[in-house]
Amino acid sequence: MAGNQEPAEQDTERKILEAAAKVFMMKGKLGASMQDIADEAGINRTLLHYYFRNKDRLFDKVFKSLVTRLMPAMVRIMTSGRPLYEGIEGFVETYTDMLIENPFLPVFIFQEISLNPGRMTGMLSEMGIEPEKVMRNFRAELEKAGMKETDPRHVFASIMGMVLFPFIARPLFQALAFGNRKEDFDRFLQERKKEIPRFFGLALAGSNI
Amino acid sequence: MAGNQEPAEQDTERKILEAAAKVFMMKGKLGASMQDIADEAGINRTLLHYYFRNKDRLFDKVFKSLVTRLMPAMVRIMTSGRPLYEGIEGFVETYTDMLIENPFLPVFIFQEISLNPGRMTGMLSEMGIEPEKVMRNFRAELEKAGMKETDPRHVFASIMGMVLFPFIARPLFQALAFGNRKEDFDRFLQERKKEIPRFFGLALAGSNI
DNA sequence: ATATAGTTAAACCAAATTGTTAAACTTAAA
DNA sequence: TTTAAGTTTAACAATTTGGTTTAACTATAT
Repeated sequence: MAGNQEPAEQDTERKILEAAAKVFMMKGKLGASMQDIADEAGINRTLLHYYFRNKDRLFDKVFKSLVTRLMPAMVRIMTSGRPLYEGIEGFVETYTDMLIENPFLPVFIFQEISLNPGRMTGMLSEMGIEPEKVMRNFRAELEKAGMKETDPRHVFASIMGMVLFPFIARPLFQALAFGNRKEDFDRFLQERKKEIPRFFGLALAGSNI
Repeated sequence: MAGNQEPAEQDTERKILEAAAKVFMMKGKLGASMQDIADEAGINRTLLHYYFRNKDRLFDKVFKSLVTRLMPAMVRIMTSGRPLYEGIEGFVETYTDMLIENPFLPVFIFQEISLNPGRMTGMLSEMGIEPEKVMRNFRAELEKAGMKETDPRHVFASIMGMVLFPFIARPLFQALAFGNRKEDFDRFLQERKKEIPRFFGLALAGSNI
C-alpha cells in the first residue's frame, strides 16, 4: 500500500490516548474539552475526530484502559496464593506505587462509575473477572491465615480503604494533617506501605491469642 | 413592609438548596443544569437566578453546606475525649449512618476538592478547624489507649478509609462482592459498624502483648 | 511521479446552556 | 385597594462546545 506511516500513526494514537487520559483525569469527562485534549497531545482538534470519531468513543477507550489498569491489582490481592500477610504486603506496595504514579486515578474512576454505574457490570465480565471465584479464593486465603470467622469482604474493604484514602482525600488530608507540605505527605505514603501490613499483622496477632 | 411572604420565601430557598444538593451530588457540578435543579425543586428556572444570581454562587452555597455537614463528624473522632475504642465505635456508627443517608456525598466532595483543591484551605479556617490542635488531641488519645508508637495520621487514614470505601466504590464493590444484591450490601454496612471497631480492638490487643 | 494516509487550517452548523430582560400574574400585608 | 415581593412565562443574546465538511499541505511507499 502507498503512504503507510505506521510508526507515525501508532505514535499519534498513543499520544492522543495518553493526553486524553491525563486531561480526563484532571478535569473530568465534562470538564475536559476536545480542544484541551488536542492541545495536550500537541495535535489538531480535527485529528481527534479522525481517530476517535467523537468524545464518547474516545472517553470509553480511555476509561476502559484505565479501569483495566486499576482492576488487576485489585484482584491480585484476592488470588495471590501467598500467605496473607505477605500477600497484603506485596499488594499494598505495588498498589501504592501505582497510585503515586496516577494520583488522580481513583477519584476519577469512582466519580465515573458513580455517575454511570451500569457500565461496570458488563466491563467486569469483559475483563474475565468472576466475582464469586475471586471471593472464594480470598476466603480460602483468610482461613489459611487463621481469620476463619471474618467475612473476607470486610477485610477486602478495609485494605482497599486504607490504601486508597490518602489519595482520594489528598488535598483535604494533606492540608489538615501535613500543613500542605507535599514532601511530608509523600513520606507518609512511603511509611504507609509498612504501616498497613503492620496493622494487619497486629490484628492477626490479637485474634490468635 | 408590604408583600412580605417570609414563610414562602424561606421555604423556597430551602427547597432550592435541597434540590440543588441532590442534583449536584448525582450529576456533578457540570453535569447538572440550572433547569435540572429548577425541575427538582418544582419551580421556575428564572427563580433560581432571582435567589442565587448564577450557578457558581448556588454551587458554592451548596458545597459549603455539604462540607460543613461532612467535616464535623470527621473532626469529632479526633477530639472526642472518650477512650479510643469507644470513640471509634461511636464515630463509625454515626458516620456510617450519615453516609447511608447521603450515599453520594463522599464521591461528590472528593471529586470537587480534587478539581478545585485551592478552595479547601480557606474553608477549613472559616469553619474554625485548626489542624495542629486537632492532631495534637488525637495523638494524646492514642497514647492514652496504648498506641504510643503509632503516627496518629496513619490511624486516622485507616479509620476514614475503612468507613468510606464501601460508599466510594459502591457500584463496583456491590457488583463484585454482593452480586448486586442491594439488601446484602446494606446488611454489610450495618455489620461494618461492629467490624471496624472490632478490627481496631484486635490490633490494640496485638500491640499490647 | 503519483497515489495515499496522515495532518492542518478554516469555516461552519447545531445544540445546549447560562444569564438577562420585560411583562404579566399572584398573593398577602398595609 | 394598593403595594410590593414572589413567581411565572416568554423571549432573547452570548458563549461554549461537539461535530462535520472541504480544501490544502506533507511525507512516504510504490
